[in-house]
Amino acid sequence: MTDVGSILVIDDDRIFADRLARAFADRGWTANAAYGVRDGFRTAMEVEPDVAVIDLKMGDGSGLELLKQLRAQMPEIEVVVLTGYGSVATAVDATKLGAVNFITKPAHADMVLDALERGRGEPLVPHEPDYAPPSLARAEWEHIQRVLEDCDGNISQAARLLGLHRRTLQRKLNKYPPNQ
Amino acid sequence: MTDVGSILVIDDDRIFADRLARAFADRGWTANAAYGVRDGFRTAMEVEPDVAVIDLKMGDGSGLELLKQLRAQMPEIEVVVLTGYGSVATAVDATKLGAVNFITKPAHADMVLDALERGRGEPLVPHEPDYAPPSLARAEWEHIQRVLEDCDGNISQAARLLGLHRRTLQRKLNKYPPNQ
DNA sequence: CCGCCCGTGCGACGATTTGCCGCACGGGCT
DNA sequence: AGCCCGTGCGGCAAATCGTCGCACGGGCGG
Repeated sequence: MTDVGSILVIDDDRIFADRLARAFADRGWTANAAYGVRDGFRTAMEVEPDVAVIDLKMGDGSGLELLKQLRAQMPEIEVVVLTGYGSVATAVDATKLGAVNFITKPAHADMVLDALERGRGEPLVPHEPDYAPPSLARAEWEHIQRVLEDCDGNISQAARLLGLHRRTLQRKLNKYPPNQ
Repeated sequence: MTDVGSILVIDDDRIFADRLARAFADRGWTANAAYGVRDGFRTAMEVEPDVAVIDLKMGDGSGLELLKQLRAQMPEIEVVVLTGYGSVATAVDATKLGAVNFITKPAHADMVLDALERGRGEPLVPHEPDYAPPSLARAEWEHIQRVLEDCDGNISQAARLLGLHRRTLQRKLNKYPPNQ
């Protein structure tokens, strides 16, 4: 397999970061993973990757701050920002700080690479290749999973954040699991 | 009232554009309104405003395209992009094209000015990352708006893509319009 | 001009889901 | 022990959803 570049995945979720890095390796990239802001910055300085994938919310600091510092030190680095939920305000901030693109978890390697490609081109009309729009139920399920994960599985807290009754969340969780 | 600058509102919804422009005028701005891409470009060339507020979806063209052309002709102009639904991808595009900020309708003058202020500052940690998990209803609404947009406002088609009954979509659209 | 198809808006009716109450259990505190 | 929280689940009224149906309007080919 031909080498297509060097990529660094920075996320304090080690399992996720390692999995993503391995997926990039499988696609021919020289892939590394780092677990947190400090580790990410250090590793980036060390391996000088062409591309960095940075999670926004990390325990030891802000991914945006890391993005800023990284691009200050290595202006040619291309950064794709990952986040749990797509916040427009944060997306704007990340873009202003030089991110190539901004996508939401759960993100797999192909989605990141696609975002990288799209982020390189002119941001104009090519709105997007138009995938299948997810059904409402599907979108709801994914959003619930995202928030739930953010609450470390705490159903009561997730229900409060989602603005629905705990009982309702329980029922949704017991009903949906199967298909889309 | 002291003059605080010149602002141009560009939206093909004349009522909305006029109302917004008048609100700016009430706040001391020299305000103009233009109704569409062509009219917007022409008027901008004419009055050379300090700030432009551009709606994204206009009948006679793309607000993004207008943004690009405007900033090519007048690099110092500050542009705030307005859109009906908050799409992260579009927000990224607008920012790359030089928009100062990006906000969703319904937007009143104060929100636009606030966005302008915030957009001018360094986009850093100040207002921390996105620890504002959107409520389920909010996420549902945004997803619906996105798909509806993809369908050019075709409710029947959107309902099919969303996997719900047309009647249900109609009811949701008639109920939610408010916010949160 | 007339069907025909499609999209839209809305009323009505059961079927389903949701909101909100309750209760019981368990774990981690003080 | 008490207290606070989170969890799972039953029940019941209220809201919502799915599914009909009907009317209206706009293209479009015959």
